[in-house]
Amino acid sequence: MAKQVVPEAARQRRRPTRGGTVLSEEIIVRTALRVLREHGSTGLTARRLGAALGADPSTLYRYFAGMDDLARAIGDELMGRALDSWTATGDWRTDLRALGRAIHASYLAHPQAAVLTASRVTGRPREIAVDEAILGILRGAGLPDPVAVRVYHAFIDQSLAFAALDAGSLALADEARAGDEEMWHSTYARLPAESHPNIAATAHLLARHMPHSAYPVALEILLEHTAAHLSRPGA
Amino acid sequence: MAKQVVPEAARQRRRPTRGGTVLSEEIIVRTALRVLREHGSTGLTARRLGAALGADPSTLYRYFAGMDDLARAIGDELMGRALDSWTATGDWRTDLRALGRAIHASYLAHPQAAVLTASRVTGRPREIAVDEAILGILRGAGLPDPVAVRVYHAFIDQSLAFAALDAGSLALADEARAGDEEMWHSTYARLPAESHPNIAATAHLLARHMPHSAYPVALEILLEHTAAHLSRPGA
DNA sequence: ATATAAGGTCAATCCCGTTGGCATAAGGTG
DNA sequence: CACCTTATGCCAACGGGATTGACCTTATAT
Repeated sequence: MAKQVVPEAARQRRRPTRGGTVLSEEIIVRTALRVLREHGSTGLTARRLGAALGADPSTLYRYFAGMDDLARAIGDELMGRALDSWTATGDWRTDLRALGRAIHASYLAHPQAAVLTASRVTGRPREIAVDEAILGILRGAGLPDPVAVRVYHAFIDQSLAFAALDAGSLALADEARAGDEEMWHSTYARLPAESHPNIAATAHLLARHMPHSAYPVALEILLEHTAAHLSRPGA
Repeated sequence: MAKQVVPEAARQRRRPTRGGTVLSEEIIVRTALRVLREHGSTGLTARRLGAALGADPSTLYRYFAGMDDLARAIGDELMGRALDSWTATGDWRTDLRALGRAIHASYLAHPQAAVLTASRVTGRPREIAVDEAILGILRGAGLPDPVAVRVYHAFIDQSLAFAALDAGSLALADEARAGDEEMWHSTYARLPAESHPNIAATAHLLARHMPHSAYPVALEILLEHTAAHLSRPGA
């Protein structure tokens, strides 16, 4: 078995699996994303992924230290895709908004994968690249380092946290077909006005708003806050 | 086995388990919190919980439809504790700040449980009570319903999302003892300035800030935004 | 050509959630 | 107080999970 995983860069002898495919971290991660989409966020198992690759499950342990390590690689892939889909314009506000949306969108494009990975910091290369980009935007805009770090922290955590939450409800809707949208009509809309006057009074608005992500709103609020800091350099 | 779970209120014939304990939803949830704390977020298993209760694992299915249902009950318990620890003063800003912190703190008090539950909406009674309270604060402050709903949405999602994220790193630190704080020193502080100039320049600030939650900052930004809406009623 | 060992496979281990069948005692009824 | 019903506990078993140790095979370096 795998006493230690050989790093991707050092790999030399690639041998085809019984199924004929030649493995690589990239192929495994891509296949894992497909399996996740097809079988849901809890449906990624070593056996199933092995089958999808035409390989023995234990082969995965030649590439990743365990399913946990694989999950981190999947998260990094999503982060990388976000960064790839993003281009800088030089205007900090435009760039930060675009990057935030790219991250959020990249995770929501694979909700089942996002549920698995979005709430953990991976420390992998592409995540680090995103961190570098964010800090670059903020410092380039002229924010003093302490403020830049504070905003960076709120920005990245907010983006990841919302991605995880929103992916959760998306994945749930896909998997269980239940659709929480239903719940805002079924459960919340039926609460009696005596016990829950405020929910009752706003039930129609809730049903309209809750199925959508609050991330865009939170992002704009953060951008506004940042702009305020730039207009009064002393703060 | 359990064809259907008997609702807690309708329970009559309580029989002691082989271990002598008399079960109830409350006892099970409380024990589950203890097991989670002791064995980590993935350490809550039917067998282990059964052992902790002095009961057969299958007995749990007389109380909950499955481990998933149990997880939702645990989440609702945390939400209930948040609400219990909170008292309204009548000042919207004070009250909303306190409630947000109470929710965040309640989840972080049980990080392993929070990881399991914070990223899902349960639709259970105590969660609904919190929703009602938030809407009450905002509407009581004089916000028009559409704005109140928008702020409510951002507030509750932000609180839960950060709770999940922050609990993740807390639980990780507890479980693996790795301490991500370490990572901000070990991984990030060693990046060469040529490839990652912005991280390198702010490494000391990052190491100081990143181990703490960004939730308080994000909460204040949201409160500020809300206050702005109240001072110009037309917006 | 040959030797080395990377990287594949196989089989086994232990744990998981969940369920069907069964036993028993709690509580209602006379 | 005795009896009946059935809620609620226990047992045993099933299929599937991650992971690992031993083994085999073939790609590459010499």
